[in-house]
Amino acid sequence: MTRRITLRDLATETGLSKGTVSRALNGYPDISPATVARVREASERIGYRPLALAQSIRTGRSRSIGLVLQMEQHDAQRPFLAEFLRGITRAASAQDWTLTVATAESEDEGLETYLRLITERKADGFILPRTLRQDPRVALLRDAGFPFVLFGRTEDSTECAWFDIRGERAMQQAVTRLATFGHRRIAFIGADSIYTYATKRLDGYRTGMTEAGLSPCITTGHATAEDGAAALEALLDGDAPPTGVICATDLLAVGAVRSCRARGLKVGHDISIIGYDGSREGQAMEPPLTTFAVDQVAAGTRLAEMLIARIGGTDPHELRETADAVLREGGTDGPPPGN
Amino acid sequence: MTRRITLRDLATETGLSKGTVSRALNGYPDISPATVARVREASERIGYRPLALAQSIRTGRSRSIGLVLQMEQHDAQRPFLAEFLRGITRAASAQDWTLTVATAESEDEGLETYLRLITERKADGFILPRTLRQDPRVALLRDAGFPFVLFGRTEDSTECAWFDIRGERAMQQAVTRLATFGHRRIAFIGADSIYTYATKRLDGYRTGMTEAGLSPCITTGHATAEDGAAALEALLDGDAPPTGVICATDLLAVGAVRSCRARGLKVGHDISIIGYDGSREGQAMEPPLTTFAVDQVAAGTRLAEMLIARIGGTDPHELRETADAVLREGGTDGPPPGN
DNA sequence: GAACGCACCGAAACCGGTTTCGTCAACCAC
DNA sequence: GTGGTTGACGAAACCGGTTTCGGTGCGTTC
Repeated sequence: MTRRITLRDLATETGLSKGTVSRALNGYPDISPATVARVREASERIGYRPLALAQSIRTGRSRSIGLVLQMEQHDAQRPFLAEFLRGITRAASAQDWTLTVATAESEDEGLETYLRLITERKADGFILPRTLRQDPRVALLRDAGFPFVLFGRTEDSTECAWFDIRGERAMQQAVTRLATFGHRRIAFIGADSIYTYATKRLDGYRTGMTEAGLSPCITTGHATAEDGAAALEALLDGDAPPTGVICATDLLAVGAVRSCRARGLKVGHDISIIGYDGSREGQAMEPPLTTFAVDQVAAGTRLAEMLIARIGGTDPHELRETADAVLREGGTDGPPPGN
Repeated sequence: MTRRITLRDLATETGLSKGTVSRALNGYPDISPATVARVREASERIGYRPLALAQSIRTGRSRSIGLVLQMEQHDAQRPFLAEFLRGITRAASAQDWTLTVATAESEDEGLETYLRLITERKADGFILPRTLRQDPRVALLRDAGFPFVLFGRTEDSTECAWFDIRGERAMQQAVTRLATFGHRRIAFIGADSIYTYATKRLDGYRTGMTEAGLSPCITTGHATAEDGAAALEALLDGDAPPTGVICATDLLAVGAVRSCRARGLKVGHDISIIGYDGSREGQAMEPPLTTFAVDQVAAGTRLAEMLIARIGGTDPHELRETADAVLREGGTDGPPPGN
C-alpha cells in the first residue's frame, strides 16, 4: 500500500502552491492557460486523483448518486434491478461518480432516508424510480432544493427533470396489433393508478381503442399475479368476454395466462394476451409472453447522466427525455378464434 | 435548510473543547465517565450526527460497504438482487453505514473497480458475491490487506470471513426426496465448476446418491436455460434415461422442464425435476418448480453485519457462518411413473 | 513539603482538499 | 513618471472532524 498521491505532491512537483494547483484543476479563471496545461500534464504524469470525500467536506459535494429503493410490494420485485444499476454505475463511473444505494420498507421510512442521505452528504442528488402521480418524494426534494431526476413523470412536473418510457405508445401499439389480428373485444387489466405509469398505459390503451373504433373494457388497481388471474376470471365470466387482453405489466399477464390455462383455454389461440415489461418470468413461460421490453441499462445510463448534469446546474427543462419500449413477439397472441 | 449541527456546536453546548468532545464520543480512555455521559446526553439532545466523510479524511474510514457486481452472464440475471440489497442496507443503516454499489463488465474491470474504490476510499470493505473456487478478487484484497466477506466459500479460505448457504445439503435432500418417491435413476445437471457453489452442490448430490445406494449420473458446465434444455435432451436420449433430474439452478431447471414439454412428457408425473434458487421464473411456471429457496434478505443482513465486524477488527475465523436453503415444494416432482 | 504520578482536559496540528484575500509585477493611460 | 488596472499567483483560513502533545490540579510518597 503506497501512500496516496495528494494535492501537495502535485504542488511540489509543479513548484506551485496547493491553492494554485487546486484552482488550475478546477478551471478558475485567474490561472494562466500555460500553468493550467502544466498542472494538467503533471497531474496526469504522476497519477494524481483528488479524494472525493476530502473535496466534499468543503464543497458539500460528494460526487455520488443516491438511489433509494422502496421495498413495498412492487419494488421488492424488480427483476431488472441489476440491469438498471449497471446503467447507472456505468455512466457514473465514467465521470468518477459513485452510486449510493439505500432501501426503505415504507414510504415514510423512504422519506426519512432521503433526508438522512442529504444531511450526511452521502448523495448529491437522487434518481427517483417508480414515480407516483402525486409523489411526496418530489415535494420533499423540491422543498429541500435538492436535485433529482424522475424515472417516469409525475402529475406536476414543474422544475423536474425526468426520463420516461412511453408506455402509452406501447399500449396503443398493443391495441393496434390485436385489432389488426381481428380482435374486437379487447380488454385492459391495469395497475394501481397511484403510479403514473399505470395511468399512462391506460391512456395509451384508450387512445388505441378509439383509433380502432372499439369500445374499451377496463379494470384497474391490480398488482400481483393473483390479481391478474382474478381480473381475467371476472372478465371471462362477464357478458361479453374479451378475445384479447392487454395487461399493464408482465406480472399481471402471467397471472392472466395462468387462469386461462386453468380454464383450458389455449393462450395465443383461444385468447390473446399481451404484457409489458419484458420480464424473465414472461420469457420463461411456454409459449413466451408477447410483451414490450424496456432497455433498463439505457434508462439507468441516461438517468445518471441527466442527474449529473442537473447537479451541475443544467436547467431541468432541458433534461426531459423519453424512450420507447419495443415489442417482443412471443406466442401468447394471434388472431382470434374463428378468424 | 438549517445548517448542520457540527462538532463545534456540541463543544460550545457542553462548554468543552472540540477535541475533548470528539474523544468522549469515540471512547478514548482519558475522558472521565461523567464527561462522557454529559457529552452523550448533549449530543442526543441537540441531535448531533458526525459527518462520516469528514471523519473519514482523517481516519481513512468512510463507514461504507462496497459491493461490486460483475455483469458477465450470471450476475446480470440476479433476480434477487433487490432482496439482497435490502438485507445489506438494512443492517448497514442500523449502524449508520451506507452501501456503495459499482458494476463491472468483466473480471479485469472488476478488479480495477475494487482498486479504484479502495484508493478513493469509497468503501471500507467489500462483500464478494458469487465466489469462484479460485477467486482473483480474494487474492487482490488479501494482498491489499483490505477487509472483505465472501458470500460462498473459496477453495482457499485462509484468513477469510464468509457466509454460505449449504447448497450441498439441499442437493443431498433433493436426492433423498426423489429416492423416497421411488426414483432409482436420478441425474444431475450441474453448473460451471469454476463457481464454488457448483462443486458444492455436485458434492451434495454425490453424497445423497451414495447414501441411497444409487449410482450417479452427472453432466456439468451448464449455465443458461438453453443449456439445461440441451442437457436434458442428451440425458433422455441416453441408454438409461433418468426418471428424476436435479438441477443446480432454477434456470437450468426451467430449461429442462421446457424440453420435457417439447417431448410431451408431463413434468411431475412422467418425470421429476427439482431446481435450486427459489427464483420467480420457477414460481411462475405451471406447475411451479420444486426448488430450494434461499433467504436473500437474511444473507445480505448477515454479510453486512459480519463485514462491519471484520472491519472493526474481529478475527475472520470467528466470522464464518452457514445457513440452509429450504425446500419449496412445487408440482414438478413426485413418484416415478409406474409407482 | 517537595517530588512524583496520574486522571483529565485544552490547544494546536493535522487530514486533503477549496476558497478568500492580499500581493506583486507588468501593462496601460495620461 | 505617476497612478490605476489587470493578470497570475502565494499565503492562509477554512471545512468538520481526529489525534498528538502538553499542562493543570490533585492525591501519594518519602
